[in-house]
Amino acid sequence: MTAMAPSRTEPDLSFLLDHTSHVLRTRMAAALAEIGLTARMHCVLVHALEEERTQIQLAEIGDMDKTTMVVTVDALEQAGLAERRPSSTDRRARIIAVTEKGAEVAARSQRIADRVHREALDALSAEEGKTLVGLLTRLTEGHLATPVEAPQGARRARQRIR
Amino acid sequence: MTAMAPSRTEPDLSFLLDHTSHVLRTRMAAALAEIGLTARMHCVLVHALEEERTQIQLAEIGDMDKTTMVVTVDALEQAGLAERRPSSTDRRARIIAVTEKGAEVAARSQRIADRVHREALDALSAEEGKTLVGLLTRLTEGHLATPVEAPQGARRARQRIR
DNA sequence: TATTGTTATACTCTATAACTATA
DNA sequence: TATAGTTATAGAGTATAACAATA
Repeated sequence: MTAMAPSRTEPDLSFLLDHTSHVLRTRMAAALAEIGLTARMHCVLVHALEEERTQIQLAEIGDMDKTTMVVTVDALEQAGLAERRPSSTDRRARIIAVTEKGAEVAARSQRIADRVHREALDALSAEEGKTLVGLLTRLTEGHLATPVEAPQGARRARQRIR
Repeated sequence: MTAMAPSRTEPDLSFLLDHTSHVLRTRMAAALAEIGLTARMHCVLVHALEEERTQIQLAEIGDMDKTTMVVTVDALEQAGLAERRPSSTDRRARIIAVTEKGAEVAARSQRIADRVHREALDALSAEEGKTLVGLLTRLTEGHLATPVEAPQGARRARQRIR
């Protein structure tokens, strides 16, 4: 399932946001997959290029769990797009260094992402697109700033073994 | 993880839609949980009230799989909010009949949903809210109308047993 | 003691397959 | 043959726990 369908009476905000975000996500995934990237790999690549960052820092930027970060960096390393390098200041931490090939791929993936976003907005004029982005940005500064704790589906701590 | 965080340079459409839809979803879930409903139960209840509908019809409206529908109706029945009744025209099908209690709960849950949507838009003026809904609606009629097939994550058909 | 990164794994969600009964 | 509903379960995604190395 993707999202709640609109009531016959009113297309509601829940449906609109769920639907548009889900479809955009699938389109982004499909477009990036053509060059062998996931959205997470793209995200990490781009932010690792900006400056020297550790896995934890990149995980925070991408809002990923650190364990999810591990598999993402594994994938980037296996594809030859990035490398783990010891931090010179903290021997626990690993700097994610983007390779030359990784930098090229990041440039391509950024163009792909920009294109997907342009296409998503193709039903709107340039001005309307800016209006939409502006209004959504203000939503993220209001009641929709932070998620509320999950009510029932919250995963309970695992039974402690020994 | 919830969604890709914004690049420092530009808050992009992917982040904005993912973030707002995710936060709204958690808020809706939390609000409906206070009266013991999930978003799916609310959706089924409301549409079953409108007219006589079978599980399959309600599943289509809510964009759920029919197996997901089964557990949703189970929950509604156990809560005494709806009942399965044989269709008079198709003995395979079940009409989902909302009980008196179910109708009361549906009225409350609809007020809750409306309130959550109002609160979500509280950072905007009434006019801006309408503009946002209008622009999102037009997005769903453009390139963001239908999801594209999942590229790699597509679930493969299960190994056939015997 | 707290934190980075790692492995292993358990939990949730949801779709797939197979089935029964009808059409 | 195809469809409505059901059960059981596989697969994907992701968070939790525990751990080693280091702060």
